[in-house]
Amino acid sequence: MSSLSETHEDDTGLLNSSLELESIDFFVRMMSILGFPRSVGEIYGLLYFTSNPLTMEQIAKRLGISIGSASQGLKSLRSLKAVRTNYIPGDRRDHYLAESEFRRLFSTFIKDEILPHLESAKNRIAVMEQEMTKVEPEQLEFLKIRIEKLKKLTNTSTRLLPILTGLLKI
Amino acid sequence: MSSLSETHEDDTGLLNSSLELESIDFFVRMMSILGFPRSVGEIYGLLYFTSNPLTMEQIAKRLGISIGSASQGLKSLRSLKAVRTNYIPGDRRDHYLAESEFRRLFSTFIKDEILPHLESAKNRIAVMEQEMTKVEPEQLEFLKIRIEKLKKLTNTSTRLLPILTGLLKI
DNA sequence: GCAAATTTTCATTTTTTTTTGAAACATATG
DNA sequence: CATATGTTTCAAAAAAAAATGAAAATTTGC
Repeated sequence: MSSLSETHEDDTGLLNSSLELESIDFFVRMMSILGFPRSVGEIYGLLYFTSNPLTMEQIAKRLGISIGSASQGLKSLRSLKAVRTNYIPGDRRDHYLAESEFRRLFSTFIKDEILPHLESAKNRIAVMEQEMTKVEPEQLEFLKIRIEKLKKLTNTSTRLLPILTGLLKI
Repeated sequence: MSSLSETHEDDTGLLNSSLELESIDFFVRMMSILGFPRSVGEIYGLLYFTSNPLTMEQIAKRLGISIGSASQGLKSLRSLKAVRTNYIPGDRRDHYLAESEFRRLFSTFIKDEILPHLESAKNRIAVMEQEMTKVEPEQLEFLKIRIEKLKKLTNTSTRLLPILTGLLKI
């Protein structure tokens, strides 16, 4: 309960610089476009402008979120490869740093979050093609064309998306 | 209350063909990736495999959703240019058709939903650059690099996204 | 192998988003 | 211009998503 456990400089909690606040705001919005909850954006936004690694407890305190949220948020960010942990000798806690190469981040996102959807979409289109045959012949031509468009959409997306990340030189 | 109001074939409501069900499922998922509510995906999924235009009431009945949801959903789809209305002589109701050119759909989405975010992101970065100067000089180099990356990210995205839709030949 | 420190998990609570339904609004028609 | 028809709006209800907090699990040092 005393200040014994504070090994380093400022664990003061809350109150961030305005640069940090801007950054958090920025990434909360960006992450929410990608479908991630607020807390994930907050954590990444905090780490993005922090040069020395932070522990989970420090992150939670600074942002005023629960340790449970921090744990879950960091889990998402780890699986996105948007953060990595640094080993610090003589400290068993994990120390987190932002991964600042957006290319890698997006590439993981596309591989893990988008392409699997596209694959299952293709399966669903295959089912549609079978269902289609059970329909009045006069409708058939119309349905064929629409299904063809779905196929083109999923195929083009599958080819295009991975290329996209390659064009990001950051 | 009688069958008088039914002017056309089947207004039976609910119960769709399995092709329709597959289509609805497909677009509910796809639209939810783009951040649209379930009802929007349902409506588009229903219209996508329907060759003759449907009224709002028919759509709501078939999907088992309220007229309010249908109205709001169609409003979103209209502003996305994902549906259009057909004039049918002697009928004052709007009759809706799916717009099946995905290129146009995505182009509107990027223009209306993504690019504005990128613009306000650029403003926020400008604010960061000003805040940056108020920081200890030893941190400065680190911060400069990070801000530079944000700039590249937003600039590249602004250039790349519109090109992307051009590559969709559907 | 025990105890302390750290992290994860998950049932519950809180917050946010979506849907509903009814009233307000708009518009065409006799 | 009054009424019937069709559509939108929006407060309230319902559903879905996210955050909390405490218990469980894991890890490490002694």
